[in-house]
Formats: sequence, C-alpha cells, structure tokens
Amino acid sequence: MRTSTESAKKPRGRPRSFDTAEVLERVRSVFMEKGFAAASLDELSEAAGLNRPSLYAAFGDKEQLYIQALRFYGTKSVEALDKILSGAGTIEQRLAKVYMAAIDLYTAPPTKLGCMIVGTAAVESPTHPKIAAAASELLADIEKSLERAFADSGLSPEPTPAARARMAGAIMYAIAIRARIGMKAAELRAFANSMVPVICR
Amino acid sequence: MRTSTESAKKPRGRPRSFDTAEVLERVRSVFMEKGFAAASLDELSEAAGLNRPSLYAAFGDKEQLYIQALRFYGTKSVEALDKILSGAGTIEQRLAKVYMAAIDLYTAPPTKLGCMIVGTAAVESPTHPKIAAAASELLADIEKSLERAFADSGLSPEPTPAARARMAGAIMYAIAIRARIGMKAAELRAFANSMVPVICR
DNA sequence: TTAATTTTGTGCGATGCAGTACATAAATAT
DNA sequence: ATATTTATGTACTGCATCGCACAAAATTAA
Repeated sequence: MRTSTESAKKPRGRPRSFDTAEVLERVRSVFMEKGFAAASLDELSEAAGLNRPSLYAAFGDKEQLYIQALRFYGTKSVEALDKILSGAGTIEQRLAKVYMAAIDLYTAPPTKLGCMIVGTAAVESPTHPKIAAAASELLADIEKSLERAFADSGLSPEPTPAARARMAGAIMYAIAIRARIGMKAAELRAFANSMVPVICR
Repeated sequence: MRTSTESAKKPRGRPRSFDTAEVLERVRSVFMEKGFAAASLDELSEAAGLNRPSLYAAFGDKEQLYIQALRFYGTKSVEALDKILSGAGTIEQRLAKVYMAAIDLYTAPPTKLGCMIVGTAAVESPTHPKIAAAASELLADIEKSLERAFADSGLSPEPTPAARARMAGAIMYAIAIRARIGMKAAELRAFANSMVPVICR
C-alpha cells in the first residue's frame, strides 16, 4: 500500500511527476495489446507519459516493468474476484457474475484483449522464468479464491472444492483465450452460463 | 497434398535442397519456444537449415511463415485428434486418451511448451488478424471433431454435443496454458482425468 | 553445348531497439 | 543562500533485426 499519492514524509529530492499506479496501468495496456516481446520501450514510455530513463530508474528493465504491471493487474483482478465471490447470492449466481464481469473486461472495446496472464504471460514463460513464476502465482491465487468460495457454499463435497476451483478456473482461461482470438461476447456469455450449473452440480 | 518429396514432373530449375514439411516442423519448434514476436529470422533460418533469402522465397515473410507453420501443426493435431476419437472404446476412454496424448505433447522435454495455438497465436491475434483467423479456424476444427465424437456416442442429449465439445475444448486449452506456465504433467493428468466424467455425464 | 529457369548464399543497407551518460531542473536540508 | 538529493529530458551508442540485391550454382529445355 505504498503506491504513491499519499506518502508520509517528504522524500528529499525532486518529486516525481507521475503516479506509479497510473503508469503501471498505462504500461499494462500496451503490454496487453502487443505482448511482452513486441512492446517496444518507445511505445511503453510514450504511453506512460515519461521517458525511458525515468522508466528505467523507477521500474528497472523491460522484464521487471512487465512483471510489475502483471502483478498490478493480477492483484486487482484477484481482489475483484474475491469481492464478487464473497458477496451475496447463491454460488451459481456469484460464479455467473464473475464470468460476466470477466467477459466484459476481456471483450472491452476497442480491441478484445482477453486476460494478461493467459494472453501474454504464458508465451514468455519458457524464456522468462520470472514471468512464469509470477503468472503461476497469480493463477494459484485465483484458484485459491475460487476454492474458498466453493468450500463455503454448501455444495456436495463430491467434486472437492479444489476440483471445482480448477474447473472454474479452466473455464475462465478458455474464455480469455477465445476472447483474444476474436469470439464474440454473446457467445462467450452463453458458454459461461452453460458451464455454471455443471461446475456447481 | 503437394508438400514435396513426391512431385510428379521435374520442376525446371535448380532443385530445392530442403523438404517443406521438415522445414515447417523445425520452424514451428522455434516459434513455439520463443513466440512469434521474439523469434528472429536468424534463429528461424538457422533452425530450418536454410538461409533467409531461401526462407523468404519459399514461404514469404515472417507472418506468412508463422501461419504456415501454425496450419501445419494444427492440421496434424486435428488429424491425431480425429484418429483417437474415431477409434475404439467408450467416449470416456477416448476423451481421456486425447487428453493424455495432449499432455504428453505439451509437457515433452526439454521444455514444456504447451500448444502453439493457445500458447503463441493468441498473443499476436490483436495485432495480426491473419494469425487470429488461422487460430480461430483451427480451434473451430478441433471443436467440430469433438462435437462429432459426442454426437455419435450415445450420451444423453441434455448437454448438447456442441456444448460438450466447447467444454472439452476449454479443458484442453486450460491444460495447454498451465503446461506452458509450468504445471507438472502428473497434476495435469489428474485434472484431465477428473474432468472426463464431468464432461461425459 | 548453349540458353533459360529456379535455388542458394554472401553480404548489405536501413531501421528499430534496449539501455545509458550527461546536463538540467526541482525539491529538501543546513 | 548553498549544498545535497532525486527526477527529468536530450542525445547517444552499440547491437540486432528485417528484408532484399546480386552473383554463383544446379538443374532442365532446346
């Protein structure tokens, strides 16, 4: 919780002209559109609104910058997921709500970019172990959140909460892939809605 | 069916020193490891065993080369899928066999690269519409193959064959993603096996 | 044997890119 | 005020990369 905007004491030198969270958000959108490898530092720094040396000083090299953007995105996503899952309604209703929110996000105009983890981090995993580790950690967090929800929801213990969570996660990843490749939101919604009762049977 | 190796008449000029299928296979492995954007033409031509001008003359630019490698991979995969699905055994047995074969492929040493469509084509889709189209077509072929198998398998018509196919496909994509990010084969197998009865219920 | 045709391979040119040095600016501490 | 510290911005340096030009090689047609 030390993003910026509210630092306790005055930091000594010239103050930064940017907000860390906003820079990560803008950088994230470039990475999500182009992927890690195809995103150039020129594009990234232009989108961020600050120049390369400032980017390097604040975030390190391209890989470190990417990982911070990924964690930023992932943490926010997991929080949103937790919030919906711990809200009101049956587990079916909450899971459907999660999928609808994800689909809205994945297919948001102007271009349907899917999910950053599934859509961009996975490619780099074989060549960038740190990216793979961060992605793997985030997917684990997502499934932990789902597992908690299933554990607390009075469903039959037959498919274990962990198994249901893996399944629900798999459906989410598949939606993200298909969104990025171009499937329409309506089809994705129909698919997701058809899967909810299967997962919660 | 005009790959090479067996051309009817002598083609006039200097004969090619390479086999198209083998070049596509080698190129594919580079693309699968690095992804489209990070794979350099130097790496590709070195792996292919021929130099850049020959690559260009034979396959066009990087994007065209990638698409041909993708189609080559995809077509072979769909054929293998069809073969297993139209083989002997209950639908549960055949689907499990499909997953085991996929997991073997996705986690093959030395590095676990998952599936080319899900693992590398998806990233480029927003910026390369032709890649998106090819990937989308291949995923559709995969699900058509699955749908045929479910339609011919005496399962209850309640979840329609199309719905079962989308579900079975989703599980396969999720396996591919997790393989690429680093999940162990044993875990993937356990997950796949737990999903088979759910899909075939 | 000569011409025509296609592939091969060296090598080049223009561009783009990641990362950094250096001078300038803006703030706090003394 | 002066010094110190941190951030900004211009400009630069190698280096990798893509795509192609051009000449040599290998084959068939005449």
